[in-house]
Amino acid sequence: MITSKTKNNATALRNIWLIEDNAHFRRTMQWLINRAPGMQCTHSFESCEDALAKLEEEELPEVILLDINLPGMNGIQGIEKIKLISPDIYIVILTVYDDNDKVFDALCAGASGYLLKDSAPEKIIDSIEEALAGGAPMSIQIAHKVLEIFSQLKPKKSDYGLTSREKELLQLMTAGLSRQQIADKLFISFHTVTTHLKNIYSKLHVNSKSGAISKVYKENIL
Amino acid sequence: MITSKTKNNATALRNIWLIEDNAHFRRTMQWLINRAPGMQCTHSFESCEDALAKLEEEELPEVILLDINLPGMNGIQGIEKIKLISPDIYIVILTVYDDNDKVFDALCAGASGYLLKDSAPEKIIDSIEEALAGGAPMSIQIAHKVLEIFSQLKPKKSDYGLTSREKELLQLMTAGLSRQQIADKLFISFHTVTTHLKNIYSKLHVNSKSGAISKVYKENIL
DNA sequence: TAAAAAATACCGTTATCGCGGTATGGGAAT
DNA sequence: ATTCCCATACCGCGATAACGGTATTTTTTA
Repeated sequence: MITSKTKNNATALRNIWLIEDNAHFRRTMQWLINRAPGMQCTHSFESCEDALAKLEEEELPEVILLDINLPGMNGIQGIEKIKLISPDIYIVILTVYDDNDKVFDALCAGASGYLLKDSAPEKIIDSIEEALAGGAPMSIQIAHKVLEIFSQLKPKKSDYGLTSREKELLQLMTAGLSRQQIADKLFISFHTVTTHLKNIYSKLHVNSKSGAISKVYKENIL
Repeated sequence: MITSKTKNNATALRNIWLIEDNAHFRRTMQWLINRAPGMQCTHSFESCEDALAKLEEEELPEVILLDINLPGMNGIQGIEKIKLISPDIYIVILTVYDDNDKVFDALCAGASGYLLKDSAPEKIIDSIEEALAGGAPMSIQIAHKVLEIFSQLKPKKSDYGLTSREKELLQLMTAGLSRQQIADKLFISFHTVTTHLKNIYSKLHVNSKSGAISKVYKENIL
């Protein structure tokens, strides 16, 4: 600790790591980061495996810039491994791939950001800072894809003509309550619950609690 | 068209609308936008209803800044209505609410961005530009929530130590089959199915088919 | 205001489920 | 080799669910 303090004047330099198999791009990025005020690229690696080995033995970086197409383990798998060792590291993807699946998988796996390699150098530096601040830096094309993913996420509400009361019953059903429990909760008779369920089943074209609950989840009813 | 060109010199002023019920905040925002180079706030409204009426009759804005808590129709519902009339308008939410549900619902409904009202004025103007460029401007807290939503989206496969046979049974269960039907399908005895279900319930800590199915979907088992 | 729809309530029969057991053969782990 | 786990099978009891009715009240809509 003391040595690092004496080595350079800044006490608050943020550690950035780089995982990138293209040697030229790696060196360019390293130079770029070290040139940026307040940050330093302490290590760079050609593969996730190398980086993971280093992670176990020494002080951790705050941000890792991570390529996707790598020899051995790919970047997406890498995210999971890294997060397993140290969940607090911010991982920003830096790649040429902009297809929906990669974006989706990377963000699901725990990436904090997703940049394309054609980003302007300042944009990359800004993005590291944004990641450090807890944000989600993304290239504009990627941000657009994220919006697309969201709008695909919640499609129809095919509610099969269920009344609001019936939906209420359904909700309690999915919580695992029995008819009697539902009746108690809603202050109605057991028989009323039975009748409602009958109607619900007929509207959903199922003939059991299990069928109804499955349908609710599969088709996003409620 | 001609009049608008003669009225002001700039031919490429971007039209921004504002839907916001707080009169003071509305005026401040309007002033802020009109002061920004390249954009003008041509209309502002207190409710979605008012804005929707105007949308039908005259030239469209490129971006709408939209509050969520509004008299009458709320902002989320408003998004859907607006997109129905003109899907190309970029809608940026500007609100004080930062809960997961609102963020999720807004983005699913088609919002292009989500800002908190405590954002710096320059950040708001930048965000409008980012929206116009096809991006997804968000306050840093919101970006963080988006990441959270993603990581919840495809999380664990906490399989509770289910055996592969048990998973098979579970799958058939979620299709709504009864014990006898499952038995027939798998060419095993009714009693065997019963035993499996017993074990599944105990592993999942539930005590009914309904509970098991709900758990399967909620926690992404299978 | 009349008609329609939704929510409420009840009954009886039969089927299915949940839970307490016990038990056995086969395979994997140690 | 022996223990442990998995998949298999069986039993009985009481609870719950499903299905077929009928019917009243409240709310909504035409």
